[in-house]
Amino acid sequence: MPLLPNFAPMNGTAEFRRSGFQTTVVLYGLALAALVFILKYIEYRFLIRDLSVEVYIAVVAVLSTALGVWVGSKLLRQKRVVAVEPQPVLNEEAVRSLGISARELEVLRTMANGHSNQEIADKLFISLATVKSHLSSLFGKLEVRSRTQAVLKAKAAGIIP
Amino acid sequence: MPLLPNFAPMNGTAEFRRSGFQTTVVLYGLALAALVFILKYIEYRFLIRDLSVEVYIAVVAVLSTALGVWVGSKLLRQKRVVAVEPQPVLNEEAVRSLGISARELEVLRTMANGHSNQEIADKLFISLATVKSHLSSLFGKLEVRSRTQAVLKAKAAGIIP
DNA sequence: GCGAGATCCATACCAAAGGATGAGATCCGG
DNA sequence: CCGGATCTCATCCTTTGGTATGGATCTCGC
Repeated sequence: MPLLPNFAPMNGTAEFRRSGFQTTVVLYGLALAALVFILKYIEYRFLIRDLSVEVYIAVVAVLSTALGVWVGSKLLRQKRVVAVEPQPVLNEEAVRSLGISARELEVLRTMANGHSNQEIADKLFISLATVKSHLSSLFGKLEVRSRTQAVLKAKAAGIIP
Repeated sequence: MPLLPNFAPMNGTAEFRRSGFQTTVVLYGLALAALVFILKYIEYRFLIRDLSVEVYIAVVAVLSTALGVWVGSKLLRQKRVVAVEPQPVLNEEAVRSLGISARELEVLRTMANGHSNQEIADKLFISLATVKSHLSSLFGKLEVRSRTQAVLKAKAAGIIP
């Protein structure tokens, strides 16, 4: 009875990315609260009666910008982690000309990072049999007989980084 | 899973990073000017007489944060380029530091060209058992558990072309 | 000379990879 | 709606890879 609903077919990292995103949002909220506190402190202590509103605005702008930089770096680091395994396609000409499908390409990329078939299966949420199936057709299309040769040829063709 | 500590060498990427940084700074200045313009526009048009200063502050904070996110992503993308582009001109020093012998290195190179153990044995005029023996100690020294990982790590360390 | 390391080889065992075949499910363009 | 492509999975089988253990030479430096 093969009726598994095929979760996360395109990448197994969705959960990780989401949790990282949520963490960042929480931290952003805390930082925002701290920022408000600092502003209020400044407001009632020093500036607001003596200096113009423009100065106050400037402080807000600078602090908010810094906060934004931090948030931006946080968010982008997520993408970087995700992008290590599955994403970039350098030479999709070769991929098309060889008739390599999207899923086969994912298996190829994961394998090229030194993972065993079982690890590939776990990462892509498929069975070991499916990994072997993809690799078999992949070896045929690449005209190789082992994973090491496949990685060499795929790199030479620009299919993988 | 981060298989290797890919140290980016300090070669031709420094210029690129600096020019990218300068571009970002210029764009940041332009964006800041635009931001000021927008704020002034809002100020003299709608809000400032009717709504409280807090609303104005909030607008500034939101816009500045968005700007900061953009700047942060810009700056961090530079780092990403540098990190993704390793050009190892290195090193035969690694061979010594890892204690890899001459014969092991020959087996490693042959294996890295996609040959099976039997093929390595034939090419080097030794028996299959010897190849396995060399590879076993090689895997130990490289701290890997498969030939694919070994090739990856050896290439990253620069001991393989 | 002697020990250490390197090279070579063997045997046995288990795990992993690869090949072959078949088949159900889904999707999509004609 | 059908057929082809894709993705999925299973099972059986053979080959290869990797580990462990042990032993035989050989060289080289102390």
